[in-house]
Amino acid sequence: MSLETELIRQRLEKARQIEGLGFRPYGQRFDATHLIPDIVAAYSAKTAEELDTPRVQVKAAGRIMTMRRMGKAGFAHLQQNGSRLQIYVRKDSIDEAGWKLYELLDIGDIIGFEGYVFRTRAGELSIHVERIYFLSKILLPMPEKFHGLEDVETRYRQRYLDLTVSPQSRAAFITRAKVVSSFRRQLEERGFVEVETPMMQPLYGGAAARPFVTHHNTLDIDLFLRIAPELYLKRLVVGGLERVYEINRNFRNEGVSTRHNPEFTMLEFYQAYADYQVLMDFSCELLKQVAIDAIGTTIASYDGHQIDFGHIRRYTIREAVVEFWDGDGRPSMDNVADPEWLGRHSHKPTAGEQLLEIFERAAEAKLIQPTIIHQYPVETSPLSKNSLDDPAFVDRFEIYAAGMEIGNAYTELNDPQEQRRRFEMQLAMIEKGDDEAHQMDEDYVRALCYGLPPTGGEGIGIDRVAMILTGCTSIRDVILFPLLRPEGPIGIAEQLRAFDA
RNA sequence: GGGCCGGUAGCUCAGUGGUAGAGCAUCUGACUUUUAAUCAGAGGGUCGCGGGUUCGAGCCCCGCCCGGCUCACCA
Repeated sequence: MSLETELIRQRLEKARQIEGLGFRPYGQRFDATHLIPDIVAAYSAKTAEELDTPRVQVKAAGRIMTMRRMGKAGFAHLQQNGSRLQIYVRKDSIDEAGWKLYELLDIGDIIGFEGYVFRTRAGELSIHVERIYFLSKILLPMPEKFHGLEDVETRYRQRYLDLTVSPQSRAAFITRAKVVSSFRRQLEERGFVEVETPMMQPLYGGAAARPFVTHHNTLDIDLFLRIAPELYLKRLVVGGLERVYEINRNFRNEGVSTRHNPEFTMLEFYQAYADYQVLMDFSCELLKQVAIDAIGTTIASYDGHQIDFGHIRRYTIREAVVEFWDGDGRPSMDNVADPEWLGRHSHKPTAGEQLLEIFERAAEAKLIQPTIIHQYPVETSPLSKNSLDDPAFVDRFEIYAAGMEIGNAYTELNDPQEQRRRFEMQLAMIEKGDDEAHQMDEDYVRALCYGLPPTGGEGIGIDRVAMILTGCTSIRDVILFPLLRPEGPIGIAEQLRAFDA
């Protein structure tokens, strides 16, 4: 018999014995008077004398993380909501069934307890237990108490274990949740309405990416998982929802890396009567406050850098190429506006695509501190409004931090005739083999024909903001269940079946 | 998809061709303020999978699976 099977056998036997003592191995509702983190917060500063007069009674629950048995007494650390509290159980302080139950406990079991708060000889805040409740039996062994779970693959596949034993992992996901709620609260305060638009779309659009395809059986149609919600959100602005936002998943059928997961979370928001200049200022406020709400400061520690969201610098894309150029041949501002120079430094077909590629190569990785890059070429921005002073460019900006794009915003193109031309320009790119160029979306053009007010729109990559604020250099560390290949047979059902009387 | 690295007990890891190991965890015993508790003993392994070389393979060679990093693509 393998060790794992033997452990399951032992623990099922213990569960049977626990039942024999009058407890349920998978218990019932438990009405606690306290949460462990609240006990720790309330009494950590109290002296032993203060805790004795008068004694404080508590009833709480948690998972057993460590146990030290010493014959007729013992200690254990219980964990709840990421916080640990020691309990002290002695034979002459609880009834006989309770003591026998204590003797049957395993690390990982979930129990409830009642008792009084005290401080041990060594000074640790603890609970002197007077009654134990049994709430849930662990059958498989917990990871090692000291090193925890080091294997990244197991951490991703069995996130429940990672969350149980890795405080830093738990903290990252709590911080991520604060990021989301901060964005949501700030938008709500400014009158934005949260909406949900289709994730299964007959036509995909709003970004340049390859989609996932799925099929609806009874309608017998192929559908695409959305690569962006953009075109639906702007339809809503046409409909008079002047400030809308959506925080939800996008799906892009492309490479997986430390910065890319096939499904990722995007915030998109649209504000009627605004433009990209308004959004630049708004973005700075939003990100600054998100940092404060999530980590209590505007400065995030990331991969050896101190990234400060308190100030976001701004460059045009041409300025950025000049500013961040490394090594010989640094161009002048005239060079980066010169089609001949651009053509010599990139093999993309148009001057605009060349400029963007040169920017990505020369500058993107160097944009560690939060930076707004604005004035994008029209060819690479099929949904953005032309700049008044140069129709080859659009009123668009992207936000970079930690060398990654974290946001993208523009004044929305609201002229249906121009939008039609842009779609046709994209179709021509598809003809030339660009499989990420935009499709024609006639219903969207029709919506514009009813009048989209001048509007500013923006998308912010939630996962990437979460990465920076949590200091995680892999996107998988801020996604609870990142996409992995299936792991193959697990075999737990068969093991359990063997013990099912 | 390319390159590099990894997969040995439930967990964390040693093991450079000659009898598969340690710590934690588990089991038995001792121990009524311990805290990586301590002490004594015990059990636990298709060494990711499949081939090959060899008298002999965890170790060398080939293929495959899974993962990490990185490049490409992308947000």
